[in-house]
Amino acid sequence: MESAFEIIAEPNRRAILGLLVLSEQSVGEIERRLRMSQPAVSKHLRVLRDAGFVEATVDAQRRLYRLKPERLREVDTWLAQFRRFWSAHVDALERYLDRVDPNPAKEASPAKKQKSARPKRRTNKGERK
Amino acid sequence: MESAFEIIAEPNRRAILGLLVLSEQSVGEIERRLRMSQPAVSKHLRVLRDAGFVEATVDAQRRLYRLKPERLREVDTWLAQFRRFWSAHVDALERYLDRVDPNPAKEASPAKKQKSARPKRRTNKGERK
DNA sequence: CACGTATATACCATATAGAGTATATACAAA
DNA sequence: TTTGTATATACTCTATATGGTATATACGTG
Repeated sequence: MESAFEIIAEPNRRAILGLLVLSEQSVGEIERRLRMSQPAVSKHLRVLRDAGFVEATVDAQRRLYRLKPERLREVDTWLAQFRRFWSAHVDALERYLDRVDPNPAKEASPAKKQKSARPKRRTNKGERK
Repeated sequence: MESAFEIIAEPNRRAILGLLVLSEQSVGEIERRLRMSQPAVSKHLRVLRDAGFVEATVDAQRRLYRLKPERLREVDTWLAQFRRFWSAHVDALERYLDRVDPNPAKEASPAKKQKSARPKRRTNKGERK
């Protein structure tokens, strides 16, 4: 309930977020498009709202829900530490990683704002304890 | 149990993955570093292994677990559709997004020197709400 | 062989999430 | 006001995940 990860663990909630990425939606629209019961939609939206993934505005009897990306960024941030594992090819993605995990012993890049220092990137081969 | 999202919803499992990102670890090492009971570690590793997040090799009585990144990429892929929401700053990240989800929404950036021949995307078509 | 270490697993108890059904609340239209 | 629409919530039931304890299995060492 707390962590962003638990929130998005539920498939219906991911589906709702996937809908809201397109545009804001009313409860009824979500209900129809995802073929879920109305209470189910409301309950998931409640969870998402409490967790800060979405926000709602009132339009007569409707509530229009829209995305709030902050919590999803948390997931993205956690994921960053693993990206090195699939970024063998050097390109824009790698430079993105450099922002999160700085070790630019590279050549010319305009030297963006660096933050904390983390261990050098490396490939872990066999090492004995 | 199935989806990558449910697997990483568990905090201890995320901690284990966070350990394994550094280097491979034995069960005992994980147990000590994360201060978890041995059965708990074994059970989480079982889940992670069945789900394809880790793999193990045998070293006498030890089992050395190491990361397998594929399933985490799934999460990363799902997340891609939301990145536009927090990629207000235009840089390498944006170009990464262009590859995954082509419809950037911001205006000009100094257009750093391009490297590999990539199906260059126009980044000048603001249509996001 | 007996013993200690390393890991896996079976069993049990508990907590909690999600679905369904029914109902409450709010607004609009007639 | 009555009626219909849109959404939220209370209540109940059920399934499942997780942790603990105890034990099984496998290997190495003396």
